[in-house]
Parts: sequence; C-alpha cells; structure tokens
Amino acid sequence: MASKDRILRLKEETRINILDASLQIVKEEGWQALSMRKIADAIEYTAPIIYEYFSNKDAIRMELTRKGFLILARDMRQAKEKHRLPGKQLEAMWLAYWNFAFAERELYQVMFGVDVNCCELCEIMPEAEVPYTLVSEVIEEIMVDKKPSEDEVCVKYYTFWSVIHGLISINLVRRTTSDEITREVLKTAISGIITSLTA
Amino acid sequence: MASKDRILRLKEETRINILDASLQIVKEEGWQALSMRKIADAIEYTAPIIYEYFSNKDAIRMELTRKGFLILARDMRQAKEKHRLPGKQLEAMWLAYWNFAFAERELYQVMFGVDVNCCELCEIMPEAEVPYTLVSEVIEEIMVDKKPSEDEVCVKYYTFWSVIHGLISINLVRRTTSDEITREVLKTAISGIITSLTA
DNA sequence: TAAATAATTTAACACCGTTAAGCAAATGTA
DNA sequence: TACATTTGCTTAACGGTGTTAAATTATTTA
Repeated sequence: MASKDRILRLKEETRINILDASLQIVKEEGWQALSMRKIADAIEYTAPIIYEYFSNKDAIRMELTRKGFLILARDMRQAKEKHRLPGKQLEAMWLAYWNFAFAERELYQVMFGVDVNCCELCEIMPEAEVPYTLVSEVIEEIMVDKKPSEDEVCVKYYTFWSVIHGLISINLVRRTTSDEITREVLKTAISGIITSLTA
Repeated sequence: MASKDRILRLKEETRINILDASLQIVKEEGWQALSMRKIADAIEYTAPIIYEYFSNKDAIRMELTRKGFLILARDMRQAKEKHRLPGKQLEAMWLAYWNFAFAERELYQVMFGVDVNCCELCEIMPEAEVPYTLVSEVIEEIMVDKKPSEDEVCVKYYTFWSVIHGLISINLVRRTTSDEITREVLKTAISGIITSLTA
C-alpha cells in the first residue's frame, strides 16, 4: 500500500516542521521563550501532538544541537578542503568556526552553553568594569615603551580574557579534560601573551 | 524611636537571607531550579514577601551577579597587591580570576553566561567530536617533526578552542566591543598559536 | 480601648511541561 | 454495507512557575 509511504512522509514532514518552528521561535525570541504550546501554535496543532515526535522538550533541544554540529562539521570540512598548507587549513577552519558561531548564534548557544543575558551589563553595573580597569593598568605599564593606544591595550586585554574565559567555559561545561592539560594550557597561554606584550 | 532602627535592621537581615538562600539553592540544584516559592520556603515566609525586597526574580539574579563582581574585584586586587613586577601582577590577577571561576562557579555562570548543560555531550552525540578530529589531524601534520604525544596535540587544540570560544562568548554576550578590535584579536591569536606549533 | 497602619498570607491569573482520557474520522474486516 | 478497530487529534487535568490583588492577622498609634 503506497498510502503508508505517503503517511510516513507526512509524519517526517511534521517532524521537520516542529524543528523548523522551534528554531524560528528561538531566533525570534530566544531559547527561554521556546515552549511546547508555542511550537504547537506554529505548526497548527495542539501541544500533546509534539510528544508523538519527540519524547520531551529536551529532545527537541538536543536535535537542534545535533543539527548545529552537523552544519559546523560541514563548514569546517569545506574550509579545510579549500587549502593544502596545514597552516592555511587551520586558519580557514577556525575562521569557519567563527563565522558559524555568528551566522547560527542560537545553535552555537545551545551547542556550547553560551547564555545571552543582558548586553548592557557594564552600563547598569559599574562593578563589572573593575577587572578591565585593574588589568589594563598593568598592561599599559608593561607596554609603556610602546606608548600603546587605548585600542591596542583593549586588544591585549581581550586576548587575555578570551583564552581564560574560553578555558573556563569549556571546563565548566564539560569536565572530561584532565586538570593537568588545562593547567598547562593556562600557563603557556598567559606567559605567551605576557611576553608578546613587550615583543 | 530606636525600634525603627531595629525593624530596619531586621528588614536588611531578611534581604540578606533571601540572597543567601538563593545562592544556596543555586549551589545545590543549579540556576534552573531557583524559584520564588523555594526561596520563600528557605527563609520561612511565603513567596509574595520576597517582592517587598526585590522587584522580581531577575533582580535577585542581578544582585548575585553584582556580588560576584565584587568578590572577583577584591580577589584580583589582592592578587595584584602581592607583587611589584607588572608581569607577575598580570599572572597573579588572571590566576585569581581562574580560581574565582571555580571557587564560585555559580556566580561565574551568571556573570558571564556560561550555561552548564550536559557533561557527556560527546558520548551521546558523536557529531560533537568532528571539529576536534578535523583540527587535531592538521595540528599533528604541522607538528610532525616533533612527534607530539596525543596529550600535546590536545593541549594545542584546547589553546585554539579556548581563545576562539572565549572571544565568541564575549561577543555573543556583550556587543559593545568593536568588530575591528575583535577581528584583530582573532587574527593575531590564531597566527600566534600556529607559529607556536612549530617553534 | 478603638482606629490606623503594617506585616503576612491566601487566592488567583496566566503561563509552563507533561500525561490521561475522550472523541471523531479513517481503516480493516465480515 | 455494517460493525469493530485502529489512528489522529483535542480537551482536560496535574503540578509546577512568576507575579499581583485581596483578605487577614498583628502591631502600632491616638
């Protein structure tokens, strides 16, 4: 009976519709606004229907996470294939990674746990600026012979902050990596950046 | 009337109790488990009372964020004061930052939006390993003369990932920094790590 | 002691994720 | 064709959430 096939195709279609609707809601209103009833509204069904396709809300989140990793893998692979020199390959792959993060920021968020709360944190909370002040003072002191501009100091600060915040994020989210390796990365990264300040 | 003072002191006390109870709940069950009724239970009141002290749940979250920044600023300042050489100061400050993140991980989470979801992501989702595979292949190729161990390759991978993930997180959470500066950090960081592979 | 004010709770609203029961249409069977 | 069964879908419900308004109790003031 070919009608079975048609029905299976329709089922697959609404499954995709659920995922598409979910991603659209997230893109428009953020992850915290994603609700089963809202998804149901978008696909013109009622909420319990969704449980015929996904065991729960988390399964939808997971499926979108998987989708993110598939896109990221494809982008990085394509970037790699465009070059032959390993150095160029690395550069291209990380640039692809970077571009993916901003082209699909909602997917990146759920893949790596970046929670976007308030953008103007520093404005409404002056305390948030103290670390920057403390560190950039010292950076300026080290670079005093170079007479760096404010932007240059800022670049150095963000280089520091990025590697440390990145390492921390990774270690907070997944506890697989050994502490030894992490400490090694932290130490070499910090001393590397410090020497680069005067170089 | 001194009784006014006493009442004011009591009010201040329950305000602190609310914050303490909130932080304790978050430490025990995570941010997603924090609810007004649970806080009320902990301080032995009913939920609406909390609105006499905080305008809503987000205000509590914000106050804990501020608390986090105050502790971080204190720790970094103390670390700085322990040294005179700027290089040592930087190292000590970033180490203090690092230690704070793990000593007060819940505060760090809410301060910088690190969402801890599932730790065993790679195990239940093989797709999540593709970026690592792609990149470490190339790293090994570049470092072929050094015959690096798996751990050494891993360190290099995490160095890359940390700085890029950190930069992305920062840019996703706060859009203040100029794109130019960010691109500069990204480019210098990547090329710096690449040259360090063969050095 | 009576009135006024403050402190606290109860009740309610609208939403959430999720499950169970019910209904109606399509299908299989005789 | 008539009946039984399965399927697709909805309604109703449970226990939870943040939040607000009304009711109640306790405290202070006159």
